[in-house]
Amino acid sequence: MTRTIFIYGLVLAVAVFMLKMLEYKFFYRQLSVEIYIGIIGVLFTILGIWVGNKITRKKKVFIAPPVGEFKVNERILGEIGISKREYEVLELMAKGLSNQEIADKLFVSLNTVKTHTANLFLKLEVKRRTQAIQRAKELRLLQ
Amino acid sequence: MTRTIFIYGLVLAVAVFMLKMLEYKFFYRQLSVEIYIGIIGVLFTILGIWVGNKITRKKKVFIAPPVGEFKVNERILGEIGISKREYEVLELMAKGLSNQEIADKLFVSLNTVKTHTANLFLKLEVKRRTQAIQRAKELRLLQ
DNA sequence: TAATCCTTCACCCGAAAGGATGATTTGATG
DNA sequence: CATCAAATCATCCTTTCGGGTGAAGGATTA
Repeated sequence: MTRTIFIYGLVLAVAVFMLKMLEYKFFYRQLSVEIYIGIIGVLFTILGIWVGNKITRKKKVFIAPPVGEFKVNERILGEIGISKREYEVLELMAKGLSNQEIADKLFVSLNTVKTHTANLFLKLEVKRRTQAIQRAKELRLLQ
Repeated sequence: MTRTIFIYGLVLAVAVFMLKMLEYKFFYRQLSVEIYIGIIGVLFTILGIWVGNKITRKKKVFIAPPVGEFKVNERILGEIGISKREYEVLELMAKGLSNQEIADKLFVSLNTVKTHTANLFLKLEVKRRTQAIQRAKELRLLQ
C-alpha cells in the first residue's frame, strides 16, 4: 500500500516533468491546447486506472444458499440449563457479533452480555466463543 | 460494457467542457499553468479510478447448493487467493483454537499466526474470527 | 534479472474478550 | 412469606485479538 503510494508519487513526478517538456514544445511549436489537454487527460486516466486497480482489488461477491431445515434440541437445552436470555446471546454470538453489538441489539449493558457469555462458557464447558459456537452446533442448539 | 464506454464518453465530454470553462478563466484571470495542469490531472485521475472500478467490477457469484458429502470449493479458495498456510490457520481457527495454540501446533510464532489471520480477515472480508469461520463455511471452504 | 507472492517474524497500540466476584431487582414457587 | 433462579449491572484485572507497519528470505514467474 505504502509502496503503491510511493510509486504513484514517482509516476506523478515523472508525468509532471514530461508535461513540462510538452509545455515547452507547446509554446514553441504551436501545438494546440486541445491536443495538450488530450495528452494530459489520457496520461492521467491511465494512471488513474492503474492506481484504482492497485488500491481497490477486483473482487467477486460470493453468495451461498441457505441450507435445509433445523430443529432446536430443546431437551439438551433444558438439560444443560441454558436460559432464554443466554440462548439469545448464544445465537447472536454465533452470527459473529461482538459482545458490544449483542448488548446494543438486546438493549442491555456490555457487562450483562459478558455475564451471559461467561455462564454459557461454563454450561457448554468451553473457554472461547468460537468453541461455544462449535459446541452448540454439535449439540444441535444452533444450526 | 457498452454502457460503461458510453458513460465514459459522456463524462469525458463534460470534463472537456469544464476544462474549456477553466481554460477561459485560465486566460482571463491568470491562473498559473501548474494549477491548470494539476486540476486536469486530478480530474482525469479520479475519472481513471472510476472507470477502472467500472471495468473490473465486482460481480455476484452464486455458489451451488450442497449435494451429498462435503467437498472443499477449491475454485473459490483460489479465486479469493487463500494460501496453503492461511488455510491451515483457518482450519485450526474453526476448531476453536486461540492464536497461541495455532502457533504451537504449526510450530511458528504467535506473530506469524496473527499475520495469517489478518490476511484471512481481509480476504474473507470479515472483522472477527467468528465471522471468518462462518463465512468460510458459507463459501464451502470448511465443513 | 526484476517483480511478485508466500512465509516468517517483530513491535506497538488499542479494542475486545474473558475470569472472578459481588450486588440488586424481579418473578415464580414451595 | 421466604427462597431461588434469572436478569441486570458493576469493578478490577489479565489475556487475547486485531490493525498497522515494516522487513527479510525463498520460490516463482514474467
